[in-house]
Amino acid sequence: MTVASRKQREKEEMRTLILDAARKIFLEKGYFQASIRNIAEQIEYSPGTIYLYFKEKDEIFHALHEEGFSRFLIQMQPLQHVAEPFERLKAMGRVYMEFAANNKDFYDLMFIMQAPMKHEKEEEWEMGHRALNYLKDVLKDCQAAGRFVGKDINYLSFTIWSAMHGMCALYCRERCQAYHEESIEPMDLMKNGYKYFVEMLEKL
Amino acid sequence: MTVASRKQREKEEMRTLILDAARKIFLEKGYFQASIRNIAEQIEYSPGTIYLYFKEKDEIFHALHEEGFSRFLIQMQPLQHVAEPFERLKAMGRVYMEFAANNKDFYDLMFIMQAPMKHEKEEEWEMGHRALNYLKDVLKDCQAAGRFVGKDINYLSFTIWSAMHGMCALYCRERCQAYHEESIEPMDLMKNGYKYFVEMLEKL
DNA sequence: TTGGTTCACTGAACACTGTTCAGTAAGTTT
DNA sequence: AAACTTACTGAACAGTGTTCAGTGAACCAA
Repeated sequence: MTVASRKQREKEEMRTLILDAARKIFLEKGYFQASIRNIAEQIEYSPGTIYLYFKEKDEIFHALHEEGFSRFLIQMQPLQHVAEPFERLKAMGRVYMEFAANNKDFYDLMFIMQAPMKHEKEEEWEMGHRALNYLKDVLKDCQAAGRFVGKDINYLSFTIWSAMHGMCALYCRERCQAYHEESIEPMDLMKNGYKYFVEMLEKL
Repeated sequence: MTVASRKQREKEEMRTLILDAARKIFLEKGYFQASIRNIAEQIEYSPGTIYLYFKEKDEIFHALHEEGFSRFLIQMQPLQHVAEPFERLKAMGRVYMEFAANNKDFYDLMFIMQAPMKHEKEEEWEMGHRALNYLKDVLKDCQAAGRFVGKDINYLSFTIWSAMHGMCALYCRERCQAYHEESIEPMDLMKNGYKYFVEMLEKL
């Protein structure tokens, strides 16, 4: 147990301490309302300290971005055991929407907010790519089973992702209010919107 | 030409002067990067002056929000002359996506950004409702022509709006980059994503 | 044990933000 | 000419992200 290794461990502990606080504050107030000073106060350190562990606010954002995708992929994992490809695709859609509904702020962070894109570093998209490939693979399996024949996987995956994202984004950013006059609950919109989309997919 | 009426006119001129500057700065830098001081500087007035015409930054945002919807509806207007309802629906989809592609920042303002929702005043949603009703009406016409029979207009409109919004939102917030590795251009994704969606609609 | 070095941390400072408000100066009315 | 009204200013307040000289404790070699 060298000193160096302890230092290393302490450094990592501090990083996660900051990240835990940041997650709390970010998901409580949203990216722009949350301040470095809020996070520092939460862990009872000075604002400057945070900059010893993260280059800038964006980098904290990015770490949470990654965490979101990791959580997302974990929820998708069990679906690999659904044998029938189209059933798997439908299950993925359900899980996608449930993830957005239950982790509104993570979803926002991952798929809507602009902040993390500034980096424009390809490596940081790894998790996102993995998620997208997950979808493409299922679509390929569907094609192997005789569905979506002759369709381009890239374009088809975009169509499907978009349909899912559209519902989740309207939900997360409160645009479901547009149906408030008809007293339709956002969750009803999501459920039935998805139902109709699946019907469409079935017929494609 | 009373003094009062001139004053009134000057007041309105000043409001539009501010709005013109605000539109420029907002669409250049985005809502959060744009500052009142930027806008004030642009029109060569002091920051305080802006608060004589708008209660807060959000109110300026809201005015632009309205303008966006007004532009949007103007582009939709000519489509009322497309006789066949389903053709009209398809044309609307095209115009919707073109609007998003050509007015990225207005689209962002109208359908993605969170800021304006804080108001939560129903009246301010009027334009949005009008746009949504426009869609619902076309869907009703489609039903009258034998399409989408037995489908709930509210849910169906949500499914369709979501699919359109999904593509536009992913486009506006640079998530089309996810297809960068396959060197697929965002606009190709939009075009072909829409094509597939229309195919699905045709079969529903 | 002493002295020197490294290291985590602090908090004041900088340049920015939205918003307010006492003060000014010009325009209008009496 | 005096009084009133109005539009505008810009300093001030409390907040923001970020930097950096300075502090003090932990470490390590002599």
